[in-house]
Amino acid sequence: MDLRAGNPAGLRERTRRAVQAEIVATAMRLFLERGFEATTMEQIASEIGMSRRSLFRYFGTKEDIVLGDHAEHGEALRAALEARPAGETPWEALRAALKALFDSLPYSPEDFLKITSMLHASPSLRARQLEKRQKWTDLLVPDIVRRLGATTDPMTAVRARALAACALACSETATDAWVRSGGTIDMERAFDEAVAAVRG
Amino acid sequence: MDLRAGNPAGLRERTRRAVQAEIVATAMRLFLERGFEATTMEQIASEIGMSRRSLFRYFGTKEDIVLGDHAEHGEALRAALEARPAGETPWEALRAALKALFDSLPYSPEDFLKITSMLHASPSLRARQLEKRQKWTDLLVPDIVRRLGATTDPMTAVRARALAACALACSETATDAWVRSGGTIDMERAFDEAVAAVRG
DNA sequence: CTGAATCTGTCACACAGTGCCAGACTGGTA
DNA sequence: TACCAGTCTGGCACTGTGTGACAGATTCAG
Repeated sequence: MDLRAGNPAGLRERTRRAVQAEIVATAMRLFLERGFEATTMEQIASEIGMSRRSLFRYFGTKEDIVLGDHAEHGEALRAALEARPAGETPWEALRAALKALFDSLPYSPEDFLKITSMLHASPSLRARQLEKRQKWTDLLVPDIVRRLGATTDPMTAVRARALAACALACSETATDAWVRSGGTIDMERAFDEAVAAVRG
Repeated sequence: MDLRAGNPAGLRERTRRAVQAEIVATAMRLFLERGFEATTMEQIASEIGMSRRSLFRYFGTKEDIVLGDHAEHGEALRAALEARPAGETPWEALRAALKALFDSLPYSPEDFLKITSMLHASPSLRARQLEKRQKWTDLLVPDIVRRLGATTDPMTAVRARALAACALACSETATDAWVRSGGTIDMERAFDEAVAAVRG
């Protein structure tokens, strides 16, 4: 039943990952060349040498080719937050978790700048990204509730959710400023400025 | 050139508004009956007695039928913020502006609950809403910059943007909690709890 | 009445996304 | 080796959103 039995790390899974990686590489190249909207799934498929139908079996939507990692990043952020010592305040822990996430990203600053700019240029892409980021909030809430002390106060969930949402909003603001500046400003300092303004 | 000349308030414009209102009324009824995704533009058009093509001339996208007012609400929020006395802190002014916006909404609590629930149920609708709300942030930034004191510090824009984004995030959190509770909790108190948690 | 601008429906089209089906490939088993 | 079951793949047909082009009807100004 389990096809991975006897296979080193699962052959099927590995080939699937390889194909996925090739799709992302090819699609990203086309997106950056012609723009996200102007590139069709048909073009991506034929460029790789596979059918449109099979392409949709690897990525359910066109946006997922760009944002596919996003769900995993959310999980990584949650794990990073959970790994922070219990003594830290929510803001301290969230800051450290966000920093850990950014440091773990495999993109070079140039690529990150290009991708983020593309995200700003395409409305549908931006919309999907915001939607996925919304889900990050849900992932972070349980740990923040724990840090706030699990009281019976029904407002604890509201407080935790607000903290998660605002931390992500500050992160987004800092990233945004970084992109607008062409990658020249210090993103970490921008984040601290954002938090200071909100708490001020 | 100006067709409104000699016309009481512009006839063309008035009939257009009337048709728009009928479209919204009919579409909303169908959306609430069958769900947003399950209702097609074709069905809405034939229900009203117009062609699908003309329907698209009134609303560029299906989402706009639900979220069309959203852009106007953003402008109303900006105006409300600008109308607040200069002595108020950004948080005070933002809170008052948001309250003014909510009080001005024409929906009954029941309708508001239904619409908001629909927004939560449909991913594409939610994505578009988040995108439009993002634009609200841009509208609010100039006034907040003014309140922070227009220094030459380039980080002022970051601080202002963070404040706007977090205020909207707290509003969203409060609304969300209100919807989850089925409209029983006090939204205003939830907002204050959210802000208190963030400013910690 | 006449001309110009606007509104309307119809047709055609591009593209995302999905269900179905038949053939090819893969790995394990008799 | 031959067989069998699970999976992958491409092709086809279809739905639904959104857009461009065109022709006829309506409306308003002179």
